[in-house]
Amino acid sequence: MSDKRKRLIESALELFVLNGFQGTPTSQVAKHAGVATGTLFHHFDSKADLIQCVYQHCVDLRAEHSTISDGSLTVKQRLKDLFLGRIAWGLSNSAALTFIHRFENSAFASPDDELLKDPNLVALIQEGQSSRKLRLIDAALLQLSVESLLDSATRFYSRYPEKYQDEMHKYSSFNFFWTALKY
Amino acid sequence: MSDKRKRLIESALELFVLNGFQGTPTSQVAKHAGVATGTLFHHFDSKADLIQCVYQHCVDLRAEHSTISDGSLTVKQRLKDLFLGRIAWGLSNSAALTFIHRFENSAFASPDDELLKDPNLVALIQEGQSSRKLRLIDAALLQLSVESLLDSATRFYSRYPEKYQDEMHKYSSFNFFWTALKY
Amino acid sequence: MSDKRKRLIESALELFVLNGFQGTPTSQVAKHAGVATGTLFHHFDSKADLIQCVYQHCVDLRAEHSTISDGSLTVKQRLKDLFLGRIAWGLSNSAALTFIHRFENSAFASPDDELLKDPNLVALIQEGQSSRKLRLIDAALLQLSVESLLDSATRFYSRYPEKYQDEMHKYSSFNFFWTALKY
Amino acid sequence: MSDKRKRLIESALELFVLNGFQGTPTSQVAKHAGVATGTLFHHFDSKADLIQCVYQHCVDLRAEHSTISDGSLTVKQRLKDLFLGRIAWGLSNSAALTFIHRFENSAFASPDDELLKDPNLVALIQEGQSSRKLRLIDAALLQLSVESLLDSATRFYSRYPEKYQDEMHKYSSFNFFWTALKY
DNA sequence: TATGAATGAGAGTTCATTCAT
DNA sequence: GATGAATGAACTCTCATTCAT
Repeated sequence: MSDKRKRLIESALELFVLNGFQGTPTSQVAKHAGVATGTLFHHFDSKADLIQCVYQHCVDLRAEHSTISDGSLTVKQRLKDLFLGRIAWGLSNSAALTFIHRFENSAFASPDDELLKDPNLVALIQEGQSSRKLRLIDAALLQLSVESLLDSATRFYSRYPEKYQDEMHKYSSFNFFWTALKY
Repeated sequence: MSDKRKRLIESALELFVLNGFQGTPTSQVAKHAGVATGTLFHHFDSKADLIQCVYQHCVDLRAEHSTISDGSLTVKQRLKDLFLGRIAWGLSNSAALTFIHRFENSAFASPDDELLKDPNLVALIQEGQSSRKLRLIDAALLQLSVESLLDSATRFYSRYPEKYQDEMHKYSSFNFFWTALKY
Repeated sequence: MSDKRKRLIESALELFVLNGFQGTPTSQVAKHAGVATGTLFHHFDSKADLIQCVYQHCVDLRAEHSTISDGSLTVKQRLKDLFLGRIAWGLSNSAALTFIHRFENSAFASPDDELLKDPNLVALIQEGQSSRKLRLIDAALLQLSVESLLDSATRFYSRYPEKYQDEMHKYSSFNFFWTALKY
Repeated sequence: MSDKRKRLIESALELFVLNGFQGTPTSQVAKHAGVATGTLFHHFDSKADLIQCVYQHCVDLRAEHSTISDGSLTVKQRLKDLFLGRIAWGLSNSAALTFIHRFENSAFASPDDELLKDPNLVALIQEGQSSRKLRLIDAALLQLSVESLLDSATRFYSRYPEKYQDEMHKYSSFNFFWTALKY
């Protein structure tokens, strides 16, 4: 990926989170990235395309940094790695996380964007249900619930970062998470 | 509240959900409500004010229709009423629900808007924890988690409305919800 | 027709003839007409619509000022009135005439614009052929030819305005025109 | 002439006729010709220069294919060859013909472009008038009229190509043309 | 000669907001 | 209170042209 394209995406992410989609003119994104206005449209079809690409970038980033640990571990251990990984990523990538939420709830998100859900997580849940380690409720509902509980925890620690230092607190949070899901 | 103001809010809700904030000019809202463009600005200071008022309207509506049943019932029963009430309201007010999500994740939402969280729910959780009916994890995390689990269930039944007819399915969903929270 | 709309059309006509369609920004038209840029788009959907309306305006103007004299005159006399009327109008409305030519040969002209041909002239030719005063060649070809001969004469006198003073010259020109058409 | 230059001119002709001057970016011309955007500007100084060159190309083409037959034939016969030749060329080169009209009526045409009128035709008319085969009206007016009648006939047969098959029809059309001009 | 990413001035158009009626 | 024509700053996007390779 060209250097200019990368800088444009990073500038867009920062500014969109700061001022919203409408509050951020493409000219400002270009200037912040140190390129000409025309260059932005050389790399992206439109502002909407830029927004979509920033979203893709954030989702890829998140997936990359919360890869589920190797399959030899127990389901519980893998969920714990995921739980802590997601929170850690959210804390050090709050802009990307905010962007994901903003985009997914905006008019820019099309139904197809469902596809961007983390496939590793989907597989883990399936495995957990098959092996009776996770509750046998409707799989789609379970997936939605897992995602939203991960989100809640991440939001929580984002808002109270001091509690993130407390290992007991995190242990207790994960315990709540696990108890909710386990068979 | 004047009739025109009401129609403006309802038109705004519908159009904002359909086309987003930026995708909906005030002129379109006015036309859809059957009033002149200038009239909108007699009732609202600005477009941002209109958006804020629509949000308030939606939150009020939701609170109104998910009043928690009287305090003599058990915590579990009241949570069940809330769980089913929220889902029912979400299914028949999907526009308002989408608007709430869209607004809360947009750049329009200020931190103060936390206050608009349902106070009845906050009180119920507090009571549940005090009387050891609900898990004793961090109260703020529990609130976030309850809200997000309610959202997950609502989103789920919005997407698969046919399952909403299945009483067993709903029972199982609530059971999952309750098991996650109970002491 | 509103005053601002009229001024916009007149400014557009003048500037489009002077600098062409691409050479004339809508902002310049608005400024020349003494209105805001937005006002132009309040009266016209787009630049293309403005161009179309200017064309309509010019065609109407030409038809208005070359109304064929009353039907009691001979076909020859009516054609003479038309011939001289068209030339006179062309000489004192050269901008409008240039605009008509420019538009009709541009990519803006759609096939439907054929309809804007002068209906009085069409009727006169038909009558002339029916009464065997005009040549009995293919009516469509005759119409095209009459139009183009009128154009030629107008272009000629526009380029050599001094000859327009010479009554003999005009007589001779009409004689050529008539001889070409008569039965 | 280099192969790329030739392809650029042909692409430009096709696209300018289809979408107009403003509707055709140079990048599109380059792509259609299968060359890089920069290459266009090695062969032409500017877009205006390209347009001018396409015009020159079309006028040359037309002159080439409507060479007036050898001087031993009568004026009438030579005019007939010209008349039929022009129509035939126009029918099989409608893009070039449309381009000529479009250019000559556009803001790109400078007065000097008069010079591009067919010199053979000018000479033929002069000879015809000298030898009293053609009407003795103002030579400039006669030239304009001949050109415009040739255009009318060409436009006519372009619009009704089926009539072009009818030899009687063509004979009658030429007869009309000749009667208009003859002494 | 050829390339095509980069440029940036400038275009058409939008739209929140005002205000005379 | 209601109207809707008018405003003009600001926006997204275009495209002729350049230049390092």
